[in-house]
Amino acid sequence: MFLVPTSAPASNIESIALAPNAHANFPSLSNEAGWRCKGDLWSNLHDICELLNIRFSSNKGKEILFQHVRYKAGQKIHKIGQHFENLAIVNCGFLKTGVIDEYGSEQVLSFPMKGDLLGIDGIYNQCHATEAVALSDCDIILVPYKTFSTLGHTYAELEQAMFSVMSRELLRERTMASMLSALGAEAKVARFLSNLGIRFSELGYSGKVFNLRMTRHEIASYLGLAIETVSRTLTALHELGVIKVDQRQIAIIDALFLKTFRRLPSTRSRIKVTQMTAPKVTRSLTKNITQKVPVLSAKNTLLQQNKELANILN
Amino acid sequence: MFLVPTSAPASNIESIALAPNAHANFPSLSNEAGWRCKGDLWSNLHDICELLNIRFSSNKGKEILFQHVRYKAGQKIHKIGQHFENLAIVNCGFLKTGVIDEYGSEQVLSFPMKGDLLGIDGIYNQCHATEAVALSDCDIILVPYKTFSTLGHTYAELEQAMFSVMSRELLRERTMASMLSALGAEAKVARFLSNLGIRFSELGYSGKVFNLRMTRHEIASYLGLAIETVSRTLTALHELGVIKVDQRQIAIIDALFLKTFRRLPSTRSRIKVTQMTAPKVTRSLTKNITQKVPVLSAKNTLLQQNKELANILN
DNA sequence: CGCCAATTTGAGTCCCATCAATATTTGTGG
DNA sequence: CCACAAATATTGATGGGACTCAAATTGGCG
Repeated sequence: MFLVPTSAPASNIESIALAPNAHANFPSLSNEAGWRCKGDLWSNLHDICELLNIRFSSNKGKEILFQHVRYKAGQKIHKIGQHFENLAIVNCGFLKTGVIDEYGSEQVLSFPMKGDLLGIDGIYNQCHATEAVALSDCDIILVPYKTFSTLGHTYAELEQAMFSVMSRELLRERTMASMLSALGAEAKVARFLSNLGIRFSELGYSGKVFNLRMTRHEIASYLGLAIETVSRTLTALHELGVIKVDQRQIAIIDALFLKTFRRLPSTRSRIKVTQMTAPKVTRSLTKNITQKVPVLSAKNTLLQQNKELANILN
Repeated sequence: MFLVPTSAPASNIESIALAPNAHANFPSLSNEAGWRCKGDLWSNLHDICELLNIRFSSNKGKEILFQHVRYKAGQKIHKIGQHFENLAIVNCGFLKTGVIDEYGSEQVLSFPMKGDLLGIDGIYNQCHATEAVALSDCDIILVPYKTFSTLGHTYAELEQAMFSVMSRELLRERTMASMLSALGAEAKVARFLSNLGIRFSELGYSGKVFNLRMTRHEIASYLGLAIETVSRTLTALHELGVIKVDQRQIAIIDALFLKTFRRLPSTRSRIKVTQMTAPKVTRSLTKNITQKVPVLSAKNTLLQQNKELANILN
């Protein structure tokens, strides 16, 4: 239902308007077999900044145009090792990024969606370190890195904004790493759903009811779990009453629980607070959470605690 | 022995030379109690680029100076929530970065050392999301973000280079996340040591014999393991003969093993190769590794495999 | 309908966290 | 310098959470 934005009617006009300063020999995007429909849309700098949630007051940006490209589900935006030429901004659709290890196993690293920036990892080394695959039909805006670079030191604000976007991306990765190493399986899945809901609502979709665009397998890879564990945990959360699951349809019932639940970290992982760390003003919210978070004994599984939790939550 | 670079003699000269375009009101770095010795050194743009491994051919950079600041082991370069004003480049010394959760537990995210850039996560939101703590006495170069920003669109190359550095940082995080979710405890520790060795040798130190600057606790937090597991794994690797461990002294015997060892990932995590992924030219090295990697049965622990492995390795 | 992929569910096993105890090192003050 | 305390590491025993193997079920699609 909700998550696939109705894409604008696709007419296959191939005449693409390009600003004079756009990279001349427009990148051949892929040597991969298969048909691809070049989008009929173009965006100017203002559109892009809006998409990225960047404030850009200058009004010179109207003349600088960027090409849209359509990808069908399953197609790759870029592959590992491919020469890096473009950054890409997701206009609509859902993707995954990941790496492939020596055994052919895929390791999913992120699920980009509208407004996300793809290809940052290619700047270093001029070569993509990850691959990006469309999970649904996608509309992607290409930003030739050369163009991007030129614009950066023409419009100071823009440059600043790009640093900000990269910083945000870095933050996400860190949050992810933190989650991966500190939380148990149940909490991982819970936060995964919570984060999805939040991102969806930021995009204007429903954050309470949505479809998963990715397989259980991809979720498992992303969270560092076995596929069976993901499945079991989903049903457990369902039976707990905090979500509803029907195949890939998800309905979030208790968002707070999903966001705050974590397994009990024993005193073991507590590192002595170093020296002169004044208590400082911990955010008021933090304090509340500390007391309200439903902390489950590590000795029980979610399923066994239905009643126990029902008491806590009601 | 090796890892603590002999710091230049510290004279407390407070007269800091500043370029005219450097930020006027120089940032008050910390409201934290304790004594801090302002460094007597300053670096120009060229020094910094060299430190960051950036090629910067322009010769205008000599006049732009950046302040050095000394931190003693245990001091914090910045705290979580602190207003973001400076990026910081590690000139010498060893640090850790991390976040503190609701329970006061620290989650270690990285171990920056010479040449690394600190504070990127603060660009977004103008506020530090992580804290950075000196593990040893450190010499840090402050780069006021405002100055940095100004320089960026003055020197095009420099801007490019900064994007590159941020891209590299992002790559590291991704590699980390990938490792955290895909590897077992033994492989985590092995790769941790391997990565340390590689970074040390890149810095000109010995990559084979070095001191750990961090506690087992911090390693455990970084790798998402229990401290006991780290300890046990170290002794296991020691008894395997691939490393030597004596407290925080590490000697790497079999670097290849450390780098390539991983637990057997079952078919479970194998995702069907999507569509038209031509076999492509996999790097020759990859193929070799695929066959040479010592893959251990998941059913045994390192300790139990001494002989078995000895056979494989010899 | 029949095939294949995705998902669910069950049973068994193992890796790793946990608890506990000891050893070693570091730091501090007398 | 030594003694005492606190932090840091090591080692063992144990249990549980998540992986593994296996089979059943569902859903998609030609």
